[in-house]
Amino acid sequence: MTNITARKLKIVQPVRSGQTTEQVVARVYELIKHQDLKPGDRLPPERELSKQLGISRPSLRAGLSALISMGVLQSRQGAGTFIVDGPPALDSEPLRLLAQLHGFSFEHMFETRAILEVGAAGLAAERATGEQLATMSEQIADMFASLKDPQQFLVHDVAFHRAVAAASGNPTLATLVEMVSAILYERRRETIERAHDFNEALDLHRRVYRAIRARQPEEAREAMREHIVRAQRAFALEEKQATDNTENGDD
Amino acid sequence: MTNITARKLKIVQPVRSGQTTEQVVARVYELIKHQDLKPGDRLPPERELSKQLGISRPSLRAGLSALISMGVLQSRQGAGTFIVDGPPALDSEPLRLLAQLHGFSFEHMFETRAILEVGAAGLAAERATGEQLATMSEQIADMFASLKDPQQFLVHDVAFHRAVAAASGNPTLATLVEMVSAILYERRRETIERAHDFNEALDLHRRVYRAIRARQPEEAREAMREHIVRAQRAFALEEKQATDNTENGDD
DNA sequence: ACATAGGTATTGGTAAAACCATTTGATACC
DNA sequence: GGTATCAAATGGTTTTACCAATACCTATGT
Repeated sequence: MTNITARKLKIVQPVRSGQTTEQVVARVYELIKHQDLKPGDRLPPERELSKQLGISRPSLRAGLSALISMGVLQSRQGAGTFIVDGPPALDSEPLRLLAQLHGFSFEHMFETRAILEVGAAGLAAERATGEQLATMSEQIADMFASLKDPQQFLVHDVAFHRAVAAASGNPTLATLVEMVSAILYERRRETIERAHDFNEALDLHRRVYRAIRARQPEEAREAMREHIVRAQRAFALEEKQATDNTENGDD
Repeated sequence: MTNITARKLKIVQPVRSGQTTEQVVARVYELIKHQDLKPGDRLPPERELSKQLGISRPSLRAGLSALISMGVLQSRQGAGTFIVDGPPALDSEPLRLLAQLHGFSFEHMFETRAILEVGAAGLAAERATGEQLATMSEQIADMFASLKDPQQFLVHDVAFHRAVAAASGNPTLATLVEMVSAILYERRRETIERAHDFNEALDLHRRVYRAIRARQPEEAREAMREHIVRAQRAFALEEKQATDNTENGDD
């Protein structure tokens, strides 16, 4: 029966690769789990830690390297290795690579971003604190002041969306929003110079903000949905212009 | 008074400006970007690749280790290192660690999962192919057959949700769904034995399926929302029982 | 007494060589 | 022709050594 090939049995359980790497990750995980380590704390020196785990230093470093690439650890030569401090964040590099590898389209990413941020906006309308509302408002004010400076406008645009995500009160959601947005943001920086008018985007930002402040989840969701749909269109237009006149990017 | 003169005479080959790990990741990224590497392809042997990049093998391996932990590469001793084949997937380990580190609650994860899967259900109702519908239906049938076997029921439960995510036609979204669900799934496996009745869950699954098949996005979204809310309640209940009688897990 | 400069120990970063374990494939034997 | 065995290829791990940056301590001068 050769038609077995139709169903690929990709069950890969005996992946011995990373046996020690796994061990390192598991060990650090245990340390964190038992509250022996908190954000900002320093890990034992590599030479000592490798002894504790009974593995060589290069092997230990392979594991630490993986954790660093996950964004969980951070090393400073001469100082030590630390648990990353600051707001929780996932590195977007893995998603970027995966997208590149499988040819994810930007349309799909925008769609995903819309789902995440629409949800975040709805939750923010229910939970946003006064301080979070103030942060959003400030970013909108800064957008007003940056109408003539695309790059600067984009900075405050991203900051506003970050504030909304944070105001959702859901760190898991906020983390995913950040991860997806980071990829689109980097791309957008290259094309935003071709945008002509930010007034529409600004208006929609204000509409989102007003809805959140008024504690109207549905309106906040609808405004955010509208905003991202239009942002996607603007992005697609800029991309098209970039294709049309590859060299003529100054006007 | 330049006290640095004595020490620095031996510098012949200044290290590339950045970290070597970054360099490796960037290099592989370039290979993928230029389509020199596709899923399933094999990378050059480590000894050769380290020469090409002008770095030592341990340093190269640190970078590869990072890529493996990202889920982009996979190594098989004696065979080689390959670009991961199969459906796109992000390792959920980073999110798990981040959640543990910052104390993300399961409530928040369920909330995030709800946002993602409700969105996916809506899209699936618009785009699901016949084959994808068939897969969902099969999983529901298997759930019927597994009403007396919690672990088996859970397997088909997860498979159903995976099918819905795939039917959204959005690989980015499907990847995030997988990542979040994987964490909740592992936890659920430990507690599901305490569940008493799967009929309600099964009914809601069928309702989701019927809505998708009938091409009714709003109904699909509502059904999925309802389902996940109830699943969260069931999960919370099982967790509570686990706390009440810690040892009495056999009945 | 205090502040600052410099040196030293600590610690992460990189490298090289050697050996082990597994896989693959070729070859020899049945 | 099939099967078993061995060898080469390749990832996995360890040991050792040295480089580089940081932190801390000490000495010196004001």
